[in-house]
Order: sequence, then structure tokens, then C-alpha cells
Amino acid sequence: MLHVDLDQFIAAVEVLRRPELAGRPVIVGGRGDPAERAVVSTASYEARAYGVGSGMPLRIAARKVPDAVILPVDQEAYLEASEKVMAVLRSQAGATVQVLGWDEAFVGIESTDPEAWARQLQQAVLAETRLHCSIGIGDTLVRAKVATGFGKPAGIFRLTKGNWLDVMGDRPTIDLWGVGTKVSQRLASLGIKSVAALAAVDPNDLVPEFGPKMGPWYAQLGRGDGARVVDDTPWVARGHSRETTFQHDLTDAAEIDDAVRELAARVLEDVAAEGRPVVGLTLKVRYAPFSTTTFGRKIPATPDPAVVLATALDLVSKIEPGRPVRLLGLRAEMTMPEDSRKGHTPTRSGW
DNA sequence: TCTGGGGTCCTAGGACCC
DNA sequence: TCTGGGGTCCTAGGACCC
Repeated sequence: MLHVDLDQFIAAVEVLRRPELAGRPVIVGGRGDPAERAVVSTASYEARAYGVGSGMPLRIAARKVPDAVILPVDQEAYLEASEKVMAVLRSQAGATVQVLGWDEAFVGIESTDPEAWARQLQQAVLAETRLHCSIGIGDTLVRAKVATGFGKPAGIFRLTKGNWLDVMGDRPTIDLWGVGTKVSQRLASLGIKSVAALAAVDPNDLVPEFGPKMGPWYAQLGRGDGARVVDDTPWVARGHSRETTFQHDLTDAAEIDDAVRELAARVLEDVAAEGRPVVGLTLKVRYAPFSTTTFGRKIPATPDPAVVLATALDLVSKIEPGRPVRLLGLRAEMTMPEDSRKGHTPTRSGW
């Protein structure tokens, strides 16, 4: 199968509608104001040359690139561009498309020459959307996904059982999709530092450290193994959430109450659009500077906004009075359709 | 340097039941 | 009087992804 990933997607969309920005360091993040608390969504390759990357505080990014063009996030524009790209993928004969995000998807195909197929697909995407993409080819989803990184920008790379360890074996485990800083550190503490070492471990030996599911799953990841089928089952959201980082920390109880009411209203908009009952709520609180906690409550399935709001406000009483609050988030969990297969998700389960 | 916003899934521990 | 073992549900917390 193929994994298709648009190159510097958000920055590329911005440049398309502002051609004068081509070749300049473009940084997209927050409301486009580097004085605010916000992070970089995407930086153009020109900006990345200065060491700017996704997730970096906007303030720092602006400091690194004095002549950067800093733009606010425009989700509607990216969603529109994304839908055009996905439509091109779906229009390919015999292709099964599994969308992973705005700018990437798996494409299941049968072909004796997948490189030629991929080149043709890149041309089609470019012709229809004026956007460049990189494509990974693999015999598992994990290998295709990892392969894409070696194709960037605008290239193609193939990873299979045959060359997986040659290419990935000496790399650190954090280079794997699904292994982050914490897990790579815990693996290192067990003496497992490279992908090759992880591939060689007995899956059961990781159970004491990571549990019965995650332990064997990490071992499988090290080998590049996993699902080989692209699943185009429509995705069904399990919940909706909204969160806000305050530019100035909140301590006043009335202000906190108001903020939660507003979050509840926004969450309820999304929930109402789905038309599915709410079965649980979670309030997330970040106390300044960075200590996060959550309070949750299951409720009998209800479509009633008043019940959801009342439950949310009830959870507010668990916030420590007087302690400065930097972020509030509210998540509503919804009932899943009776007959839905567990539904595809682009995360650990089933891979 | 100081960390957004929207998601998913897993784990651990306690409560409760049989 | 002091206690097993299994199962399920709930809450809180953690980790990762784009």
C-alpha cells in the first residue's frame, strides 16, 4: 500500500493564495501574533532551515527567523484543500483511501509497479491541486508510513520486510510512528535503544513495563509488522472537545465559570451536529505553569444541553480555588452507533 | 524556550457484585 | 472472624498522533 503525505501542507496552501510568499520563510500558528501564547502549526522549508518546526512556541520561532511571514491558522482553507486532495486519491481506479488527517492518507492498491503508480498519483495531485506530496510504499501500513519520511520532499520511497532493518535498524526507537519521548526513554532504560534491538526483543518481555497490549505492540512496531489492509470504513467520532489557553491565567471563580459555559456551548454545537446523545464529560484543567489534571463524570445518555451544561458546571467545583488556571478543556463523549464496527482509528488499536 | 487544539487508546486502582 | 477470586464499571492519568 501507499502512504501519501502533502509537503509542508499548511504553508503550501497559504503560498498558493499568496504567490508573493513563494520562497520566503512562512510560519503558520495561532492567531499569527508571536506575542501570544501559541505554537507553530507548520513552517515552510525556508523557515525550517532556521530550526523552526511544528509545536515550537510561536514566540521562539519568530525570534529565530527575523524576516518570517507569520500567518494565523485558517482551518476552513486547509479543510477545503484537503478535501480536494482526498477526492483525487479516491478518483484513482481501484484505490481504497483511509484518511489520517488533513494532509495524509493510506491508499490501498494492487500494482506490479507501485513506484510508477505513485509517480502518476503525485502528478495527478499536483495537476488538480497544485500541491506536492511525498509517497511511501510498504507491505504493511507501518512500513508505508515510515517510508514517506525518506521520500520527502516530493519523492517516493519503499520499505518492506526485506529492507526494513537495513534502513531502520540503527535508528533510535523514537523514529518509529507511535514511539515518543517517554516510551523511547523507558525502552532505553531496558537497554533497548535501536529499532534493531526492539525488533529482536521477545514481545512478552515488554509486558511488565508496558502492559499486556502496549508491550507486544511496541515489539511488533520494531519489526515494522502490523496490518496490511487499508480500511476505508467511515470514521465515527467518539467525542468532541474544546479547549482554551488563556493569555492571562485565571483565578477568579466567576471568570472560570464563564469560560466553562463558553466551552460547553461550543462543544454542544459539535454534539448537536452529530445528533448523538452524550454519555460522559471530562473537564481538563491546566494550573499554571504546566500541571494538568482531569475530572470526569459518566451520565445517563442524554441529548439535553441543559444536563450537559449542569454536569460541566458541577465538575468546575473540583477546581482548586485560588490556584491560577492557564487552560480549560471540555470533552463530551457520545454514544457510538449500535451497528458500527469499532470503526477505524489511525492509532494503536489493530495495527 | 516554554510549550495550541482536536483527537484516540491504554493502564492502574478502587468500588461493587457474585 | 477473616477472608478468595473473578468480573465489570468508573475515574484519573498518561502517551501519542496530526
